[in-house]
Amino acid sequence: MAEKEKIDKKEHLLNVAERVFGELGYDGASTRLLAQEAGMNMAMLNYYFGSKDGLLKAVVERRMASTRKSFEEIALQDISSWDKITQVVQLYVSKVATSKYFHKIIFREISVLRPGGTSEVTDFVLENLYANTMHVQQILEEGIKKGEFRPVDVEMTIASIFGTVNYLINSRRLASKILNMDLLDDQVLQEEMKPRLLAYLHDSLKTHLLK
Amino acid sequence: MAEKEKIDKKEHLLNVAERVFGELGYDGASTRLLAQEAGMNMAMLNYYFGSKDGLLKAVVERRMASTRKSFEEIALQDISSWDKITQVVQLYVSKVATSKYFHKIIFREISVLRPGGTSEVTDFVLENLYANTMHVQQILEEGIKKGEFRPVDVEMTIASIFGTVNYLINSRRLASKILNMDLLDDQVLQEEMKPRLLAYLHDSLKTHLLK
DNA sequence: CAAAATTAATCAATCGATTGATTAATTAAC
DNA sequence: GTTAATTAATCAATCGATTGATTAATTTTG
Repeated sequence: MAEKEKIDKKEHLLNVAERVFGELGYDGASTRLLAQEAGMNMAMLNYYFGSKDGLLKAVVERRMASTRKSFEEIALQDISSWDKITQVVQLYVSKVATSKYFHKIIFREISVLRPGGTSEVTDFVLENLYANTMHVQQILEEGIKKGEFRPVDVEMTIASIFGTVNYLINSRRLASKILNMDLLDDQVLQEEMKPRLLAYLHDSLKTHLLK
Repeated sequence: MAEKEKIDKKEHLLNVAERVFGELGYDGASTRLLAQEAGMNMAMLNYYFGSKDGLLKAVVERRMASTRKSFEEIALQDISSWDKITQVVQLYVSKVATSKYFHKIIFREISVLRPGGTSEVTDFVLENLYANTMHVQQILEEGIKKGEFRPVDVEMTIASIFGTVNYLINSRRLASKILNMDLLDDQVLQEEMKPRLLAYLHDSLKTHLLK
C-alpha cells in the first residue's frame, strides 16, 4: 500500500506539473507552487525527480514515447498515402486535444533558448518531434512519387499541419476570442474544436494534395 | 547632439531587448543581461522604461501599431477578396521575416499565463492581434458571400495562415532540421524561406479558397 | 528497531528594483 | 558672454524578495 501510494503521489505530481508548466511556463512555475498545487512538501519534488528539470523531463518523456510509436505504426501500414495522412492528422489532433497543456510545454521548449544554449530536455523533445515529422515527410513524398498527391512543398505542408493545430492550442486566449467563445475548456475543446479542426484539415489537405 | 545620443541609446536598448527577449524569453532575459548586452548600466533600463515590464511593453508597442494600420488599409481597398488575402499574407510574412524575434515574443505573450492572470502587455497584444484577425475574417466572409471563395471554415483558415507562419518562426531549431539547413540565419530566412513560404501559402489558399 | 517517507528550516544564488552620489548637459541670470 | 542654477544622464552599491536546492529532524511503515 505504501508502494501504491508512492506511485500515485508521483503520478499526481506529474499530472499537476504538466498543467502548471503548461499554464505558467517553466520559469513561471516555481517549485514551491508546484509542490503546493500537488499538496505536498517542496522537498518531495527533489526527492522524486532530483530537480525541477528532472520533473519537466519526466513530464515530457511520459507522453512522447507512445506518440512516436503511433507515428511509426501509421507509416508502416499497407494503405494509401492519403489514408496515412488522414490517420496522422487524426492521431495528432486527438493527442493535442486530450493533453493541451503538454503541447504548450513542448512548443515552448523548442521555441525558447535555454541558458547555456542546450538542454537535455530540449534535445529529447527535438529528436522526437523530428522523428515524427520525418514520418509525415516520408508519407507525403511517397504519395507524390506515386502520383497520388500533387507535387506540393512537403516541408511547408508539414509546417501547415502542425502549425495550424499548435496555433489553436497554444494561443487559446486569442483563439477563444476569434471563435467567439467565453473560454476553451476541455469540453468545448473535445466536442466542438476537435471535430471542426479535423474537418478543416481534411478539407484543406484534400483540396491541396489531391486531384 | 545630446538629444540625438539619448534617443539612439534608448533605441539601441529596444533593439537589444527585442533580440534577447526573443531568444531567451521574458524570464530568461534578466535585467542585468539586458543592460550588459546593450552596453549600459542596469539602472538605465529603469531610468528609461520604468521597469522590466515597461521595457517589454515598449518593445511590443513599437511594432504593433504600424502592423495594425497596414491590416486596416488592406481591408479598406477596393479590390477583390482574393487580392486582399494575397496582400495580407504578403504583409504578414514580410513582417515576420524582418523581425523574427518580435513574433516569438508576441506568441509567447499570448501563450503563457502571467502571474496574477492578467497583464497590461498581454492585453495590449491580444487586442491588437484580435483586431488584425478580424480584418482577415471580414475579408474571407466577404469573399464567401460574393461567391468568390468556397464556403470554408473562416476561423480555421485564419488559424492555418497565422499558425503556419508562426510554426516556422517560433520553432526555428526544429524547422532547420526539417528543412535540412544548418541554421536559419537572417539571410536564409529572407532569401529562401520567405519566398518559399509565400509560394506555399499562395498555392494552398488558391486550391482551398478558389474554384 | 531500521528503512523509507515526509516535513520544516535553511542555504547560497539570483532576481528586479532603488538608492545616493557624481558627472554631463542645458537653461537662467546678470 | 560668462557664471550660476537646474536638469538629465550615469554609475556602483545594495535592498528585500524569491529562486531551486539541501540539510537535519521527524513521522510513518514494515
